[in-house]
Amino acid sequence: MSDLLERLRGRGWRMTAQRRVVAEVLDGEHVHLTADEVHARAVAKLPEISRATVYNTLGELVSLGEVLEVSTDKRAKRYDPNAHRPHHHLVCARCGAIRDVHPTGDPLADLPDSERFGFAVSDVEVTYRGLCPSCSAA
Amino acid sequence: MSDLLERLRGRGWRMTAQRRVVAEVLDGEHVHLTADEVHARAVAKLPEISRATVYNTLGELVSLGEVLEVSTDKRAKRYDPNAHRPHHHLVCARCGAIRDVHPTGDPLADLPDSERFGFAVSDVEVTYRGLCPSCSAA
DNA sequence: GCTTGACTTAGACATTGTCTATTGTAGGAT
DNA sequence: ATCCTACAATAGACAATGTCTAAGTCAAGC
Repeated sequence: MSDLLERLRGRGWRMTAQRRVVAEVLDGEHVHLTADEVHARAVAKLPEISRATVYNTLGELVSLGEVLEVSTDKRAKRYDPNAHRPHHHLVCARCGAIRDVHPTGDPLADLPDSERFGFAVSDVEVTYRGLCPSCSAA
Repeated sequence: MSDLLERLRGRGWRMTAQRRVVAEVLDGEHVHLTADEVHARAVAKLPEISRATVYNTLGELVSLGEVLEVSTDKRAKRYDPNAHRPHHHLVCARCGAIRDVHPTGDPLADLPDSERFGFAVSDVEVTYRGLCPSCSAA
């Protein structure tokens, strides 16, 4: 994760204790924390960090493309630090558990056992993102 | 849409003015309203309908599989009445506009022009939904 | 070690969604 | 046709998540 800090410094980020802590919290595979969970873990390391700073920092990391925002059907957005490795998500419809998956080939085909983590998959949803004609004109 | 009302009656739904209004609002192609928008349009037709009823009715329609919940990265969930025709979504990253698309073949390939609605697509996201091992055991 | 503008803070505010106690009513029973 | 009753709707409090502002703080360049 220190390479992340390096990259951020290279982009002109002022390196503060708060930002370091948020970056540390967002480390690992299959990490998909809500903003509140990030805040709770950050507070454990740096008690005076505020909610606003966590939201700001997460938003900045997302704009820089270092972290992905994941919208499952749960209420809160989740933040996925694994932005540099393209992958998809496997979500439990009941408890909301999330795993990263890296299927090859047609994503609409069944997930291979090795990527299924024991889930019973019932549905696949594809979202294309981009700019609509009027927004790309502006 | 009246076939929807028939189906609901067949499932033992008590047919109230409020439910009829919500069903009417959710009609058409490329309809992806937030709960609040549904409420606003419902109020135009039936001024005394309450927010709670709209939320309840939407939730029931989703459980029955008549309406899909769509989580784009916008704040509020959106409701898509086109549940019986499998399709995916094209979302504008800036203004949040949503279109339904029906690509054939590999969804990771480029969308054909006929399905692109003039969007500049920059990203594809795939979400698999199902039950995790502990939830399917229970 | 100063200075300065970017960063952080606390907490009010806004938005979205849920719950409860009460009142109303659809539709079957009579 | 009218009455009953369980299901549905209502208002509004509450909860969860996210945004904004005004004032104080500090990293980094000089």
